[in-house]
Formats: sequence, C-alpha cells, structure tokens
Amino acid sequence: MIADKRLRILLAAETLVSRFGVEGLSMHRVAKQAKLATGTIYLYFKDKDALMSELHERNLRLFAEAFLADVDPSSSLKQQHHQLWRNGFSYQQSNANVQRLWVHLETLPRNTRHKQLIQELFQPLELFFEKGVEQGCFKALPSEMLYALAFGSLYEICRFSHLRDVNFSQQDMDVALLASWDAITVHP
Amino acid sequence: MIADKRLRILLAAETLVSRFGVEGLSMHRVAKQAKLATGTIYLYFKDKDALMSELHERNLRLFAEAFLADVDPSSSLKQQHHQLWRNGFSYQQSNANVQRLWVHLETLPRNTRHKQLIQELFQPLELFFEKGVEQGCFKALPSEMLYALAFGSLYEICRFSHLRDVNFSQQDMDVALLASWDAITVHP
Amino acid sequence: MIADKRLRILLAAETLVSRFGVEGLSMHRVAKQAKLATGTIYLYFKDKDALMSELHERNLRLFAEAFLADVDPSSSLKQQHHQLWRNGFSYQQSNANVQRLWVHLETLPRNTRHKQLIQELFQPLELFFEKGVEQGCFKALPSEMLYALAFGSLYEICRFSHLRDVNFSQQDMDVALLASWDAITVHP
Amino acid sequence: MIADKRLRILLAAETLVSRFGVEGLSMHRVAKQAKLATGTIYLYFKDKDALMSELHERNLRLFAEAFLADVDPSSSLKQQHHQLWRNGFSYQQSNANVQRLWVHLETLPRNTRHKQLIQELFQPLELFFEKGVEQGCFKALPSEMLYALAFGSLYEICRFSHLRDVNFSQQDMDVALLASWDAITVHP
DNA sequence: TATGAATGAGGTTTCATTCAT
DNA sequence: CATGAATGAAACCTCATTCAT
Repeated sequence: MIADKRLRILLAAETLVSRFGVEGLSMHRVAKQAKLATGTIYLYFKDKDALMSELHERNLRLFAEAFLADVDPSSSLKQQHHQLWRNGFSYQQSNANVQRLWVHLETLPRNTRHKQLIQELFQPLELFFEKGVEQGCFKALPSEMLYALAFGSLYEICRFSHLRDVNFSQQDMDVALLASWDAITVHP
Repeated sequence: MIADKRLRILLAAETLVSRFGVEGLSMHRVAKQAKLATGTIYLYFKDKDALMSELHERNLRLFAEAFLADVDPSSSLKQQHHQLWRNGFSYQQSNANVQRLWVHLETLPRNTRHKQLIQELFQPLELFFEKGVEQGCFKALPSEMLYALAFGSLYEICRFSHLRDVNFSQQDMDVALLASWDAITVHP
Repeated sequence: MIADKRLRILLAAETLVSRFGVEGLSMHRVAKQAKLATGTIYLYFKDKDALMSELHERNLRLFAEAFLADVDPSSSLKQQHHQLWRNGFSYQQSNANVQRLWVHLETLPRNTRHKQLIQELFQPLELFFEKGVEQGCFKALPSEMLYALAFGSLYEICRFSHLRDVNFSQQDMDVALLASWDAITVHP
Repeated sequence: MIADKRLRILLAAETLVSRFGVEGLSMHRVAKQAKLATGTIYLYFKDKDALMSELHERNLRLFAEAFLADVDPSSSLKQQHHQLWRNGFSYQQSNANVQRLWVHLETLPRNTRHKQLIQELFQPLELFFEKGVEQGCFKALPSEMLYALAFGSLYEICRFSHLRDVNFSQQDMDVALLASWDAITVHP
C-alpha cells in the first residue's frame, strides 16, 4: 500500500481507465480502488477535471522519460534516432492500456500549462532535430514536422496493433525503423 | 433545415461533439440541436450506442471517399501517392472538427461490422500498396505498415495543427509529402 | 385476420398481457400485435384506461359464461355445485395466462359500472345459493359468503398450481370438490 | 421520523402502493414520501426490482408472523384452526392496504429465494396439517390443498370486503369459520 | 376512418460533490 | 486530515397521446 495518497489516487484512476475506459471512471470507483473515502479525493484534487489533468501530466512525464531514456546526445544521429524509436515502441507496447486515456486527454480543451509542459519535456528532442538539420543530415523542416515524419508512423503502427489486432513481425518492425529514418533524412 | 431527420440527427451529433467533446454529447442536447423532441431520436436510432456507431460509419465512409478521390490506378505510383496525401490533408483540414469524434470512436470496442467496413472501404489502398511492393518500388512490408509509414506522419502533422495550434508553411508541407514517399520507397 | 378492429385490439392486448405481463403492455405494442396503427386504437378506445377496463369486462363476461355453462337450475343442488366447480377449474386451467391480467384488473379502482355488471352476470349464482339456503341445505349465509366458502379454495388451489408450480392429482381434486360441498352445506 | 432509512423507504413504498397502486410507484415518489433524495434509495437498494423483492419478503414475514401468532401446537387441532383463521382475518383487516401490493407481488416472476422463504415461514402450518391427517381428523390431502380449502375462502371473503365493499356480520364470520373447519375435516 | 411520425413528460439510474461527524 | 452518507441534477430511454396527412 502506497503511503502517498495523492499518488494512490492517480494510480487508481489510471488502472480504472485502462480497464474500463474513460466513461467508466467515477470518483466513487476511484476512491474504492484507492481504498479511500470518496471525500478524501477532494482533499487532494479540486475536482474531477483537476484529477484528469494531473493524470495527463503524469502520463506526459512518464512518456517523455521513457522516450528519451538512454538517448546519448554525443552519439551519432542515427543511433539516437534508433534508440528513440525503440523507446517509443517499447513504451506503447507496455502501456497499450493507457492508449484510451491518452487519446481522450489529448482531445480535451488545451490549456497553456500543458503546452508549456510539453515544450519543456521534449526540448531534448527539439535539439536533436535542430542539430540534424544543421548538419544537413535531416530535411530542412521545423522540428515538429520532423517529429511527425519520424514517429507518426510509429503511433499509427501501434494503433493498428492495439485497436485492430494487426500484428507485425520483428523483421517488419526493423524495416519500419529504417523507413522512419529514410523519412527524415536527406537523399541524394 | 434538412428534411431527412436521420441525417439531421447525425449532423447535430457531429456538431456537438466537435464543439463540446464527446462527454458534452447528450441525447437531449442532440435533440435540441436537431430541433427535434428527445424521443424522436429513438425513432431513428435504437439507442445512443447505435447513434455513435452510425456516426463512426458515416465518418469512415466520408473519409474513405475523400481520401481515394481522383486517385487513378492507371497513373504512376508516385502520382497516386501524392494524390492520396493531398486528399488526406485536405480532408483533415476541412474536418478539423471531427478529429475529436474520430479519436473517440476509434477507441470504442471494435465490432466486426466496422472491421469489415474498413477493409472494404480501403481495399483500393491495399491494392495500391501491393502493386508497389510487386514492382519493387515499395519496401517489402504488409500494406498496413506501408500505410502507417506513408500516412501516420500526416495524421501527426494534422494533430499538431489542430490540437496544438502549430502551423506549417506550404513549402514545408511539400517537403513532408516527399518525405512520406521516401518512407515507403526502396532506396539504393 | 379478424375484421372487427375493436375485438382485434382487445385480443392483442390480452395476448400481450398473458405473454409479457401487465407492465409490458404499451399502446404501441398493442397496435403492432393487432396489425394496426397506433392512432387507430384511439378511434375505438378513449385512452389506455378505457381499453383496460373493457378488457376486464370482457374477461368477466367470458368467465361468467364459462363458469355457469351447463348448470341446470332444475337439477339437484349438488349436481349444480359440482358442475360449477368443474367449470371454474377448467376455466382457470385453460386461462392460466390471464391470471396476471385478472389480479391486476381486480385491484384497479372500482367503478360502479363494474359492480353492476358483476351483479348482473352472476345473478344465476345468487339464485342458486339463495335456493340452497331456503331449502335448508346450505348454511344460512349471504350468497357472497357462500360463494367465497365454495370457490375461494378453488382459486387458491389454482394459484398454487400456476404461481408455485404445485400440482395436484385428479384424486385429490375430487376430494377438494367434495370438501367445497362440505364447506357450504349444513351438517348434522 | 424513523431513523432507519432502509425501513423508511420500505414503508414509504408500501404506503404509495396501497394508496395509488403499483403503477403509481416511482422511485422519485418513494424518495419524496420517505423524505429522502432520489439517489439515497440506491444506497439501500440495488434497483427497483430489489426494492420490490424486499417489500415482498417483508410482507411475507409479517403475514406469517401474524398468521401463526399464539397458535399452540399442543392445543387441539380445532383450537389451532380457529386461532389461525382469526389471525388471518385480523391481519387482512388491518392491512387492507397491502392487498394491492400483495396480488402484484404474487404474480411477479417467482425466484427460488422466495419459494424457500415461504416454505420456511409456513412450516409450522405444514406440520399442523400433517398431524391432522395422521390423526384421521383432516381429509387425506396434501397440506397445500388443505391450506387452500381452509383459508382460500378467507381470502375471498376479504377480497369481497376490500374490493367490493361487501361487509359481513360477526355472526356470519363465525359461521364461515366453522365452514372452513367443515371443509378440511372428515365427515361420517 | 386510418395512419404512424412526432411529442415531451416522466420513468429509472448514475455520479460529482458536499458536509456533519 | 479523513470519512462516507446524502444530495439532486442530469443522464438515457419509454410511452400515452396527438395530429397532419
């Protein structure tokens, strides 16, 4: 039993969303899952929106951390790209269950707090893309677009896996990784 | 005022989702938006699930139609790819508002009816990819994966545009189009 | 297909009640069962209450008719009693399905119209009991009470059969018939 | 004001049924009658069915208790029978209002839980009838049938009283009691 | 007469939130 | 801090009744 009640509530909510979807989430159920009284949640979160927002933030942080893990800025761009791709893929695989939460939260009305957070969390990524462009290795595009070109396919692949039960072989995944590299690099 | 009440209801639901999100959609509100009595909806749709499902189907059809429009199977693969990309982009631009509905519907429990419909609607696309692979022009990958590689980036780009208010220049979009082509084609 | 729409509606209602119970009865369903439009019912019955009331009346008439059938006032009291009992039993057996309607209708707010009808329909019964009392054969009681003593047990027996799945042998039923006779007759 | 909310709800439901019939019973009205919020009922009863079922059970228990009160198994069969009859009559008189609930509940789809409960509650009665049969005092019939013969008339009498405003004199009631005894006993 | 689409009040149930303890 | 019973607005859905055709 985790002592930090705040965290316990967040984890309870996460569990419930991944298990029963976003519509199945009620404050009562969260409390029960967290083994707390209903009212207690309101001591830690202003209201349900605040809880959801915090949940989103937590997920963003965890994803950013996993995505950027072991990416060595001093290694080659190609090595960094490959590491990012593998990280992204691993994260999606292990967290298939939070996909539903993710897409839900993504479409909530944006607040500036989140925008800023995202910018902050993914700054290393921005530097990575900028460096690649400077070196003439990557196409001359804004980093958001390079990001989309490199990793948009990854999310689409994962969506196929999770939502449509399509599975790909390891070999195919390797080819996809290289295709992602092809998408962002300059070709003669 | 549209005479076909069924369509009126669907459009009303679409409007509300895009304006207030999926949780903002209540049968009562749909009725009001469609300028009908609550009960009337149930003359045309068995229940809320049926309405949502139909909405999903409608969106799939409209998207497929727009996506595949003017794609001439007798033209070159490159031309076809470019047309698809432009179609996809146009559709997303004109239907920014359905994004929220889309991602929601996508995460609903799949039913076989939808799977079949998707397969049916996008069969021309499958043929396109298969032909490319046969000709040795596209990487030797399942068509789902080629799809993800070619158009996953497009969706990610649009998500940036709609959800995070990032805008790209026409020039950048053209580069992205070519990058999508690079992602799926074989390089020497 | 019965030509008389009024009767068609009544029969449809009866069928539905016996099949799905009183709560399952909606005007829409009655119409569908009768193969008529919803509105048509209102040409023949002022409202749902009127339909139910008429249904009750119909059932009372049918029951009275069945109950009193072949009871010959010139035959012995005992023979008449036995015929009544057998009639009552047969009716209940063949119309187990309307029991639910019956008990429902019975507990509706009484109206004078029904009271009068009942009195009218069962007058032969009253004469039967009065004659028995006059002859010193039956206990000196009001005919309603004699009725209750003679046939209350019958209904209770049928209730056991229908509602609690208790079944009785033919032999037992014969003994019960005699017991009913014992209940109303004078003993030395 | 009763402190036990559960009981308050049951009594409120009982009152409403007896006053307005079963169709007049809505959860909202029950709540208002019990001076509670609508949602509160659902803290004590899973749903309306559960409430009705509990109501039925409560009525069965109360009736059994009243019916069997002060019936001394060591006293004579005749004395026991008379006590039962008087108890039954008193209960019906004092609870005329639950008649409507009763007949409704009786026609609900039976569940095994209720069957078992009935068997349990009325076991003393079964022993009473079996003893009478053994002693050769009662007719050789299953106890359910003896029950019907002895008390079916009582219910019919009460139905006349409540539903048709027929009233009987004390003297007549006494004769009826003896007639009930005549119905189940062996005659030379 | 006959139709059946349309209505909207009212049914059951859920759930975010509060507050007395 | 913590509790959880209580609230009541609002969700989905049904259905008796009307009315333009």
